[in-house]
Order: sequence, then C-alpha cells, then structure tokens
Amino acid sequence: MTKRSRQDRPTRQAQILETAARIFCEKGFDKASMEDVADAVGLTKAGLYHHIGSKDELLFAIMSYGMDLFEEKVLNRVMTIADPLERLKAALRGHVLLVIRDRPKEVTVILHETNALKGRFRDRINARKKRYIKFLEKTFREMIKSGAARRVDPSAAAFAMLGMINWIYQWYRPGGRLSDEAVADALSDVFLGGILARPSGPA
Amino acid sequence: MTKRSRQDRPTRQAQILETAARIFCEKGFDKASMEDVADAVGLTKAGLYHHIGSKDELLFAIMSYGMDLFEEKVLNRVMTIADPLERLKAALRGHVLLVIRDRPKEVTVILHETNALKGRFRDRINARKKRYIKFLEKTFREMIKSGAARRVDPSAAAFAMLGMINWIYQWYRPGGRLSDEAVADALSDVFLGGILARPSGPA
DNA sequence: GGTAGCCTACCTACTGGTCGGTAGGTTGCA
DNA sequence: TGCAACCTACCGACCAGTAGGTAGGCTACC
Repeated sequence: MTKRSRQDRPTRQAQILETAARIFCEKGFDKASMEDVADAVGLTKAGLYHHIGSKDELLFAIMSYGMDLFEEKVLNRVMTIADPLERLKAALRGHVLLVIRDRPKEVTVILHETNALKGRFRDRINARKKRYIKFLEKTFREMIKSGAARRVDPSAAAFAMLGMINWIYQWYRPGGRLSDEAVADALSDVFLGGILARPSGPA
Repeated sequence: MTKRSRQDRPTRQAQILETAARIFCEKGFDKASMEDVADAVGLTKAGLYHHIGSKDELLFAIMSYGMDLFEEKVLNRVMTIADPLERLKAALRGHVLLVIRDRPKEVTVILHETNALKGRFRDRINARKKRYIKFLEKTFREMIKSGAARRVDPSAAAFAMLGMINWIYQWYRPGGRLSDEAVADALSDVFLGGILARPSGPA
C-alpha cells in the first residue's frame, strides 16, 4: 500500500491524501469522482490509480490518517495525565481546539462519511473510535469516584461530549463572533458546569 | 409538485415519503437509487416519477415533513411556555424523546443529508433550523436574565445542546442498557447540571 | 562511457455498469 | 370518454476501474 521513495518523492502519497480529503469533505465521498481527485492532484485517473488501490482504500487511508492526527495531537498527550479532572479538561479542550483551529479535513471526513466504509475497513476505524469512548467513560468513572464529578451516567456523558464536539464542524466558521479560544472556553464551560445556576450559594 | 387526491388516495404520497425516508436513511441519499425506492413502494421507476418531480424534490419533501414533525411535536408545544427554565426543559426532553423514541427517519435524513440539498430547497430547510436555534438562544438569554442560568454564551450553549441531541442517532440503538427515558434523563442532567461536582468557583 | 534491462510514474483510450429521468403506451375506474 | 395511475423500453451522462503503452531515470556490466 504505502509506497516509499527515498526522499525525492515523500510528497505524492501525502499530497493525494490531503487533496482527496479536501475534495471528499467539500463534495461528499459519493458525489466526488475519482476524476475530481485526479484533476486536483494534477494527474489523470489512471495516474492516480497507480498510487492507490481503490476509492474505498483511499477513504480508509484518509480516515486512518485522521485518527493518527487525533491520537497524536489529543489522545496520546492527555492519556498519561494522572488526575482524572485535569485529564478530562485537557481532552475536552484539546479535542475542541483540534477540530476548530486545525480543522483537519481528514477528521471531518471521519465524522461525515462513517457509513461510506464497509467491512474490515469500517471495523478498524470503529475500533479506534471505541477506544476513545472507553477512555472518556473511564475518566468519568474515576472523576465520580474521586468526587470531582456528579453521579452522571459515564456513557451518556461521553456521548454528550462527543456529540457536542463532533457537531462543531456543522456550524463553526472561522472568523465569526467567537474566536477559537472563546469557543473552546464556552463549550468547556457548558459541558463542565452545565447551564443552570447553582441551586444555592454565590455565582 | 405535490399531487393531491380527494381522499381515496391519501396513502400513496405518504407511503412514498415514508418509504423513501427509510431507504435514504439506510443507504444514504446518494447511494440509494430511485429504483430502490420504487421497488420498496411496489412501483416501477416511471410509476414512482408519476408522483414526484425529481429525486431532489423527494428529498426536500422528506425533510420538510421531518421539520413538520419536529415543530408539531416539540417546538410548537413548548414555545408558549412562559417560564424560560421550564420552556428549555420541555424542549430538551421533548427533542431527545422525539429522536430516541419515535426515531422518525425523516428527522435523521435532515441531520445526515444536509449537504445533499442545493439552492432554494436547502435555504428553506435551513431557515426552519435557524428558527429553532434563535428560539434556544432567546430562551438561554431569558434564563440568564432571570437568574435561572449561569452566564454561558447563548449561541455556544444552543449549539452544544443541538450537537448533543443531533448526535444521538449515531450511537443510540433501542434495547440497549439505557431505556428511552433513562437516556433523556441522563442527557438532560448532563446538559443542565454539567459534569463537575460543586465547583470551587470558576470565572 | 555506453548500452541493455528494468522500474517507477505516469498517459490514452476504453469497458461494463449504474443512474436519473422520460417518451409513449396500457389499464381501469368514474 | 376522460383521466389518473401505472407500465415497458429506452436515453444520455457519468463513473470506478483497467489494459496497454511510453518517457525517463537508475543500475549493472562490459
């Protein structure tokens, strides 16, 4: 699969991945034709197929790269934090900032084209997603045990957080009223502290 | 566009909508062919086209019906509640229960095929979505003013809530560990009260 | 240093199949 | 008779993928 060149061509494979991610993101996997991708890379369709095995395989490669990005930039960096509260805060903020500031098309493709992948490809991506969910659930359980969190349902909390974050790409556009940091702050604030005023005591 | 029959055939149109919604939901709009829909309805493709104008028009009709459902069963019922806290609670619970218990395929199609619609069709659906967002933002502002809510950003809170709810269809499967009511309770709890135990006092 | 052999990276031209949509005919009920 | 509700048969467009060729570079050996 991954062709290697000494160093005269470290680009092509990466360039194809990046370009295809952008196009799948813009037009959708089904509506984007391989000719669209080939044109954008500056190849013919047959030339493109010299580098990749199939459209499905290309999609899988994009998603795998997206998961690599997420795990490298978020999950792996926070997993080792001992205190569950700090771990959650870091994951929450890191995840939001990843999708809001870096906006990797590869991650958006993961979110929007879940059903486009089939069989083993799909299973492998889903397994990596599940790993993150388990991580969140475990963190919530530890927070509850340590008294840092209320007795919320860990699974529901995990999916609520994921929903909040994974929906961002549907509405957030850079250059809006709220800055990247402001959005990250606001969403963290809502998720951690909820909407309601404290039932009693000072604000 | 919408053909009308006196009342001998109130079924066909509705049957087509419902069936097409199911199929678009299962296979995705792009991958579902009009022959798939026609077969499922028990017609040929040409027979199906006797009732509808185009595939896009069919998708628009499905989404419009989905918005009708949502507005009738949720938005219109809670809009008149005077107290903003009770209004929000009712909207939150009603919305979650709609997507979790009734699971109208039409609503799922709205969420998953946003980009499939183009031009005026898209604008009309988006306008109805925007109306709901404005409603939520206004409710949050009233809650803050009345002291029922913390000083969260109303827009961010609205999108956080929408993300949480609109993501449900990605993970919730009936018959799981949590009942419909339990999921509605858990998500309401997380969103209203947040994750943290009584905080020491954030800004 | 020349050349044979081979390889990577592409290209042109095509296939088999699918899909949205339609023209024009048939059927059966009012 | 007239019209709604279908059908058969088809079109043109497009698409994933491929067969088979070529240009140019690297390597090995003389």
